[in-house]
Amino acid sequence: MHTIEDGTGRAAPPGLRERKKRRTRDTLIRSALELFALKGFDGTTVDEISEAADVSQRTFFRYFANKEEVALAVQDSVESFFFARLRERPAAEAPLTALRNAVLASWDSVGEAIESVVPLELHMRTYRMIESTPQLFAAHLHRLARLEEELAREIARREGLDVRTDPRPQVLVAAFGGVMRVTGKLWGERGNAGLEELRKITTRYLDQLGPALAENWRN
Amino acid sequence: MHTIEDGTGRAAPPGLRERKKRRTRDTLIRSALELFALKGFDGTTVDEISEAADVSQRTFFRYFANKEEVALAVQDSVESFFFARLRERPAAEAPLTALRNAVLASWDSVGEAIESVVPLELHMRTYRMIESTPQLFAAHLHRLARLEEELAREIARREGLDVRTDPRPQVLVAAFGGVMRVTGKLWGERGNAGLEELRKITTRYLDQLGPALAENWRN
DNA sequence: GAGATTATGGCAGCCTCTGACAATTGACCA
DNA sequence: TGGTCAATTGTCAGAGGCTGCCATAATCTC
Repeated sequence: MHTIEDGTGRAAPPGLRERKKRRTRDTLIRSALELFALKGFDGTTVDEISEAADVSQRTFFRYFANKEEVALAVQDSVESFFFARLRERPAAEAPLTALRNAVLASWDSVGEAIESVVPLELHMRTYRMIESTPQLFAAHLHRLARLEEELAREIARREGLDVRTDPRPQVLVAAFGGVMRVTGKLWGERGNAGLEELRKITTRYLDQLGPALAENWRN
Repeated sequence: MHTIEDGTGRAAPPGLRERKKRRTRDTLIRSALELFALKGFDGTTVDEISEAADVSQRTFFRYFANKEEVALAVQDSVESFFFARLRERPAAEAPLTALRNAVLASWDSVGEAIESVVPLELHMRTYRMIESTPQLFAAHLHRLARLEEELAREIARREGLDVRTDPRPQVLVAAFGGVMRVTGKLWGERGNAGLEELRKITTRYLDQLGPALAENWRN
């Protein structure tokens, strides 16, 4: 959201103050993720992160509302990135198709966007940590829920519907989001699979959405 | 899970010690929910809850791992209750039908089960608080995610499938769970709607699952 | 009733997070 | 260039969540 260019492409002239802030923020993220990878989320204190980034603890909390937030910062950017891809889908595409294409499209280029903040490998380790740390996983789900609200609004906008009266956008997004969570979880369990692997799992599981809702599975 | 009889109907002979523990636990829950309703979740300290229940703070943390847990205790029971209803569905029912009937069935009788611990009205207030308190909502979503894993296993068992090879149980449950979250949210926003209202929203939204996945919405 | 278990209370202490105030630093203009 | 204003940071104090440890008190078992 803050540190990853989402592809909108508009460049603003950043003053020294802005650049410094961004640098501090990125340093905090990097320091945190490295420490987390080394000693785990609970095993790392905010004091340690602050010290590694060479700022006071108080400053840490001015950049991140809580310890979870720094752990989810990159993931958060990834989700904004995906959302930006959705907006780019042509209006002619059906809702579910647009969602599907947006995920696949985002994985084509999100890798480099991540690298601009932390090494991809470190982010993947972090992702696995999120899935396996209850407190982080809970916060992650919460963010996804908020993302889904945005998605529903965007789908409704595309189709010219009112989210308050037509349930379909929310229902579609809920189903879609559910599948994405399952695939994310599977991917995380896969240990060290790459983005191609993730792509495979996703298409496979999305393809099962129709069949899964069918009345009779025993055919 | 602990305080609500889930309908399995097995009666064990509880000694004085067990009864006392259960009473303490229930008192803690009631005290907590009342204070939460009065002063909000963040505005209530564990010390206050403990004092209201007439135990030490240390004892509180022996009953609940953290402050969130006591807020979600009743909701947790409700979910176990639903799960028990799912197990009772006849094997002939198709997966989605079984899930749907299980929710509806659980709402027929969960009211009394709740009343055995706290007034229904208080629980509904608590539910709304959960939806509107970020920290609680996150924890709630986490619990739902774990419930969905159980549901997927149960569906797979019913259909004689292996969750590891067939994606359908997980996909179905993910979609179903997503819709349930949306309905729960809507119900919470509805202010003071009763269980009948919840039932209506649920059937309405579940019915939209098929249409929402359709390729073209403009028919 | 004596001894073994188990629940509770009290306390010290770590960690997360916040408010308040002072000091520093960058932005901007005469 | 220097001076003013606004934003950023550090320091400090303190509340609140949560845990380990040990002593005490309450049940359970025989």
